Amino acid sequence: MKNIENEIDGKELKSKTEWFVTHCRRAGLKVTPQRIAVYQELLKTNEHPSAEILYQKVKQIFPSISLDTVNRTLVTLSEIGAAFVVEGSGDAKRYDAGSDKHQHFKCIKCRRIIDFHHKPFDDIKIPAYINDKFKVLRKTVYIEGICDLCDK
Amino acid sequence: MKNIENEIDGKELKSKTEWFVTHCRRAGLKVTPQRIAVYQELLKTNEHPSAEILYQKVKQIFPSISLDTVNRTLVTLSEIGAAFVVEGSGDAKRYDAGSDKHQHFKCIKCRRIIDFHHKPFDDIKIPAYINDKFKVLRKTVYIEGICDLCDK
DNA sequence: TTGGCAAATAGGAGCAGCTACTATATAGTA
DNA sequence: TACTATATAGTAGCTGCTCCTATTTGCCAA
Repeated sequence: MKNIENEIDGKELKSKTEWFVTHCRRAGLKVTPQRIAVYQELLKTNEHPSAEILYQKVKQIFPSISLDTVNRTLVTLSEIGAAFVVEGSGDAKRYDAGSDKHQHFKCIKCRRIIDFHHKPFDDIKIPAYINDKFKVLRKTVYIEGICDLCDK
Repeated sequence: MKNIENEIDGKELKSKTEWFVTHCRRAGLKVTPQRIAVYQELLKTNEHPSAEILYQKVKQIFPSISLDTVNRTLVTLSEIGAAFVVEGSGDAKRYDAGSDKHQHFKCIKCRRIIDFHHKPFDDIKIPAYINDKFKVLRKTVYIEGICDLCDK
């Protein structure tokens, strides 16, 4: 298996940035150069960077930016759906005995995790090249969005 | 949508505990009352508890247990597949612009996140009761297991 | 059953990463 | 251009996990 390609060309970077700017305005957020820089660095990489890594990159453009700003920006971006926290990273670990079949919906605003069970999701077929290379212990469908309580 | 039911009866608790005990022995792990208590508390709940929450519960049985033991136990359980981390990692958050279609495989040992792209996973149908109640922004298939480098 | 030892535990210290706070600066608007 | 609400930089503090050490305990062998 090879890594998927995610190199972004100038044209796509520009169009996504334009989408981002209008999306910010619509959400009542100010469009600051720091926000754009963080967003663009995130677009340019394929490696699920941490706030720290992004901070290092953005710092080359804005030497005075603080790590806190990067963190706050990332939280803001994930609240408007312009960025996502890769599942299973950050915050306190949450455990599960893993016995019962169920899937998770996670609200990106309140971070609530809501269980649901949709039978077809239990029988998802894993591609052979994954099974050949890795020992699969768990597979699940993971849905993110905004829950009923937050969407008002 | 109602929460799925996960209340466990005494008989099931007992049989799962027996499985756990033999599973520990096979893995060369000592069967300590603390381990059993943590595992059973995890079986009894439906709420994806954090280490802290489990610690509070187990403490009612073993007042002298330490949070560190609960944490270590959970790591151990997840290494033998008796528990799973459903959310969070305790490490730094990892971000993704969420634009390109891809799925993640996460190694539970080295925590590496490996991207892959399996076209059928892009077209997963979300059940209507999810779409009706929540605003879905992202859906993905998430696979966990042991990667080629760690499985030696 | 008992003794010995490797493994596990309790408790505390330490560390990483996120979050809250305050003064200053800046984007958006009239 | 001036005003105001929002964002930023810098720092301090908090949370949650991990490391360390001394002590205890499960498990095997005699």
